[in-house]
Amino acid sequence: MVGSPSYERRSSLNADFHKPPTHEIVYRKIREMILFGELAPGQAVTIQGLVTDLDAGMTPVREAIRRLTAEGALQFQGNRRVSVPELTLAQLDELAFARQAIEPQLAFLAAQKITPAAISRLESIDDSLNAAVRRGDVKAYLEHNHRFHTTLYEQAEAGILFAIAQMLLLRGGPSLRVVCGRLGTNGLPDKHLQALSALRSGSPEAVANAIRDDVNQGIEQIRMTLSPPGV
Amino acid sequence: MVGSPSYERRSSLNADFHKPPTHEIVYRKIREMILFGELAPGQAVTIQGLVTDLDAGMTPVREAIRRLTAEGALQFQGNRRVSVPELTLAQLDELAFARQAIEPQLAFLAAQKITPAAISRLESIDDSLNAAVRRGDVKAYLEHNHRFHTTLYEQAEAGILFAIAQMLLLRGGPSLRVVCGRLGTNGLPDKHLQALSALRSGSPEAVANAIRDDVNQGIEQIRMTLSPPGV
DNA sequence: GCCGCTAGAATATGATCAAAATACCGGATG
DNA sequence: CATCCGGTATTTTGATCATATTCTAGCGGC
Repeated sequence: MVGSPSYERRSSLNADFHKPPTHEIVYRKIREMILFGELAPGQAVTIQGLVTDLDAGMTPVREAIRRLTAEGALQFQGNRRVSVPELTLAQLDELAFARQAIEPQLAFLAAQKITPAAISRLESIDDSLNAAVRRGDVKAYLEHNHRFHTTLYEQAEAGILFAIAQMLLLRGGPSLRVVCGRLGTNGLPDKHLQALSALRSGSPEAVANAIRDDVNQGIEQIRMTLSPPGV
Repeated sequence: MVGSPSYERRSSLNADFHKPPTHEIVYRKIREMILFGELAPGQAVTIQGLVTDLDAGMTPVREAIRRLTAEGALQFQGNRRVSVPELTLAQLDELAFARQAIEPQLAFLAAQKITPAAISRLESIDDSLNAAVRRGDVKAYLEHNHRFHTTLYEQAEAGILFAIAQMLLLRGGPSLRVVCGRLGTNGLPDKHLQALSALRSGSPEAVANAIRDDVNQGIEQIRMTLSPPGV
């Protein structure tokens, strides 16, 4: 699984819960940088840069980078260099296909198992998301959007599909950020409300359809900025 | 991408082509151990053990393990330990769904782009595969079966989907080996001949269907050994 | 314009420290 | 008296770091 579950919080009563190892922390930090932040598509990433930025040792950074390259969040640039991949149109088509194949199914499974508590957590995330859109806060929008999807998919308790979805979100992340950087947070319609009401009414098919549409919209947003804008 | 393409062979005329770094070599070795060989589901894997077995340094082994855990080929066993995952029935269902979603599409795309040279390569792989089955050579069977699928999928030139497929094959590998260890190579029908003839006649849909059936058969083989045999 | 040199970055090693698992031992108990 | 339990010591393993080595890219000289 991508966000490896081993180091999740344990019984908080039990004082012996241990902090995750450095390479895990570094991995999460870089991941967030890619998903929400600093790192743009095409940008070069140096190990030493990360070592000084995150001030961590060299070994944990290395391991985090290996993990992220395995997930496609980074790529080897031929000779010892690492960079954030830029999506081509062909790759966007692949992403679209894979996300359509996986994410609605995850949503379907999640809808079958979801608890009221999880639903209200999703509602609160969506509230924060809308607030971020109104503020024009791109980073917060990206974070809450990501959290909405992952929180929903977690409910499916389907580790393998979840790992694939994480990987796909990770691959699309940097480009999505570019979209928002160019268009702002206006005109970012989403289907989260449909998904939420379908969740409340207990219709897995409707949830899957809402997510399918949501994914489609996201892909189309990216496609528009990748394609030559006005011919 | 899983089998990162950066270090593939270059122009053999050019004498300055470089050998892959150690962590890449170690990665491939461990990967093959998982897919075809020594490592059984549930088995614990120690870093130091691999260091001595493969006699490599500690860092490359560590990096290879990070990569493999990111791909689901290994899993964290709670506290710092790593092991080969055992498939549950629920996970097998996930695998089945994902493979059905991805691999026929890859086969479809491959069929549209494939060259006669690649077709004959596939034929030769399938010959070797059948020979291995007749010999009862489990390891060779697994290798050729894996090579058949990856060689076909490579032709699609769809890196993201290919990476997902690699990950899925990797997750199923150890269990497939258990199947063969228990049942031998007899009764391992495959749909490769159908796929090959569909490739020759240029029908992507038929290729996709053949691969879909092939994947199904593989999954069912595993399901049979996972399920309690006689109720 | 081409070639060798230098600076800097990545790879890889081995040592060191910390944590976990296992083995071991002594006492209590049936 | 044998056995089982709890706790401790040992030993195995993982995590991290500092460092040596190798390679790449960029630059200046020819």
